[in-house]
Amino acid sequence: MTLEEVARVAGVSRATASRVVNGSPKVNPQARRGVERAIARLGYVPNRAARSLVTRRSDSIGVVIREPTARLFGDPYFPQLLSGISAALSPRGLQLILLMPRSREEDRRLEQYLTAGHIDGVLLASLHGNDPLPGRLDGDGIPVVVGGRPPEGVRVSFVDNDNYGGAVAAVSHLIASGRHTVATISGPLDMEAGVARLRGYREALRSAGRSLDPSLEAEGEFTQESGAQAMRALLQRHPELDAVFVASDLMAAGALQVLNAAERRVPDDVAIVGFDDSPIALMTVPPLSTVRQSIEEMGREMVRLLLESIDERDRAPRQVILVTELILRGSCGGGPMS
Amino acid sequence: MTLEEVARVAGVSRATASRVVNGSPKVNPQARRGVERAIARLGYVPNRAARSLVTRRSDSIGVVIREPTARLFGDPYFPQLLSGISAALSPRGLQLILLMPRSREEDRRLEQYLTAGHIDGVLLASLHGNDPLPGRLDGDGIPVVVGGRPPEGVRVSFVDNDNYGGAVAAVSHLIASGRHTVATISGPLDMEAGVARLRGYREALRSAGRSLDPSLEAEGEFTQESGAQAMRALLQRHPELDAVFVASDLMAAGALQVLNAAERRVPDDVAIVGFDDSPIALMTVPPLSTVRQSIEEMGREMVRLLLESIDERDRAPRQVILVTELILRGSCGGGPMS
DNA sequence: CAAGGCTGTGAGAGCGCTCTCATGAACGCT
DNA sequence: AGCGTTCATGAGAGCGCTCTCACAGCCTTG
Repeated sequence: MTLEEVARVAGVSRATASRVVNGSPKVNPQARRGVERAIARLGYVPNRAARSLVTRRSDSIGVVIREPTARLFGDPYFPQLLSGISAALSPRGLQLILLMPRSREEDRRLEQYLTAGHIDGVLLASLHGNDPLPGRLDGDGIPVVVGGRPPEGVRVSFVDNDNYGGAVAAVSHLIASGRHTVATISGPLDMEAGVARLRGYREALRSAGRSLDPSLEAEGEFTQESGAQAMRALLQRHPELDAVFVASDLMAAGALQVLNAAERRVPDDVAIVGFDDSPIALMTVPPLSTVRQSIEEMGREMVRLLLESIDERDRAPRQVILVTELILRGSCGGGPMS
Repeated sequence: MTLEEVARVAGVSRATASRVVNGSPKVNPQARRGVERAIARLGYVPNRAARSLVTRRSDSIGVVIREPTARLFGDPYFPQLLSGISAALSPRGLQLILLMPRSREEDRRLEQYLTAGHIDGVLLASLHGNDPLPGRLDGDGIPVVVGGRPPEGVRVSFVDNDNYGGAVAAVSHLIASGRHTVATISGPLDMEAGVARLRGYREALRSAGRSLDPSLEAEGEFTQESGAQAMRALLQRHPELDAVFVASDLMAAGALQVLNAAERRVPDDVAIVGFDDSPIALMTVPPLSTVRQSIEEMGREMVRLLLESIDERDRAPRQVILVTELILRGSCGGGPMS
């Protein structure tokens, strides 16, 4: 089934048929109808490869997920993100090419692949530390949007949640509800999300006139096990603590188990607030108070920015910060207990 | 950067350069080296579209995920599956195109897309009921592999876990450890995985000489909330039950909450065994005994079968059944309690 | 030494599409 | 009536690649 045949059936030239397919306005309505009928009758679908070859666009965008497996599996973050991305891509007829490099070697091949022009743009999620990828892609003139924050000094578009604001809200709530010793389990400090939530924690304490105590801060890795470990450390250093702000629900689930094992009642003895509002938050006993962020929304927004920078090549990088919302449940007192 | 330039730099014809790129054996070692050097120097990467146009292969395979969002997010099933698929695809240089249709309309477009030859093969995951898609794709001569089971009567390759065997093992264990009234929360009965696990439950009871009681069976939908609901129903119908086999960990988490709320101690009053060995199983208190299956392995195996049927067009459909393993933890007594 | 067989190579066609450019028809204007 | 202008259309080039085919050079064989 080629355009040629469609054109023949419709009694027009290939060029006119092409114009109809691509929605050019300069086509006689009658000719247009003829071509449309032929397309429908023959079940014609354009050959992407041929089109790509001449337009130099691939109509597909790459989604790169750089994350060790542990987090990838424990947390519904990625399915949600992919779902949002897919939803935004699909009405535009763009393909979602999923890339999950799992070794140095694959990383190398990934970069080569992305810069070879097989792809119109790239979405990057969950960057760590000083990942050189966004900078390099941008340098090669490939449209990039980062979910979360790009490394310092790299000026590319990104979409992020208001991690800082969410953390401030959570910790302020703990303070306002009368807790005296508020600890935190932070995310990995090589990730912007980890750092921002920790900054929010500190700011909330500071603005409430509390003094900061570094020994009340423990770093986790966004995994359940690391949350449990951090909780054990905090409990040992500060047996008197009566509240913890945990930078992810998954880590909070780990912390909750440790508190349970240590026979601290939640929320009576220790209040706990997580972050993400992932389904996990409803799975714990008691259910977790948490900071809600919409990861699907983030995915959609990333696509929007990417399409903009594909269409308008040298526009300045943009950034979108999505609001977060404190959700109160049983784990910090006051909310429903199941 | 085109093959033409590479050829010129290496002092050979485009044809020879192409032979080197594609690993044809009939090339003089010296010419080969020259071309390879030129490729390295120029950073040449073949243009996929041009290649596709002539070979009539796209070197990409579609992964279709047909699942309502609830399950998609609660459960690490899909990230694991994608990870396995991606791992198996990447050394072959094949693209993973992710497709998540979310409406009738998108479903229609999906089918058109898949049959238009944009894709060398299709992987289908998580089919429900009598999904016509696998049969139709197969009818159109498109290589297909299903994760789980294809609908009855559709003869396509598939990879499945030994759902039946796993269920038998789990329930047999509950019986052997002295439980008297063993109930089950099954998966949705429009999915083969749901049905097979229920059959396993029944078979284990039967072969232990127990009688079957339909009121000990409640159907869930593989979501946490449906598990909780089913547990409530079971508890009402059979307050005396002392064991439950739940067809997924996520549902088991829901059931556990209900047991908790009903003040039944687990495992003392009620033993519970889940299915999947998802990270959720370690998140509950006590941790869940469960039936382990390797979803990543399933993904890899699906790719293997798909590549086989792409390479050898009219081979008979194949099936692979992956073994499952009973993992004992705190929730059914005997295992570790945390 | 001729005949035949390999082997490595290059010329060239052609995959299905888009897009530029030329053309001719229809129109409004002086 | 003659002119420029607009508009719809078709011819044809060319995107970068693979693959068939022909052929030159060499080796084997009787």
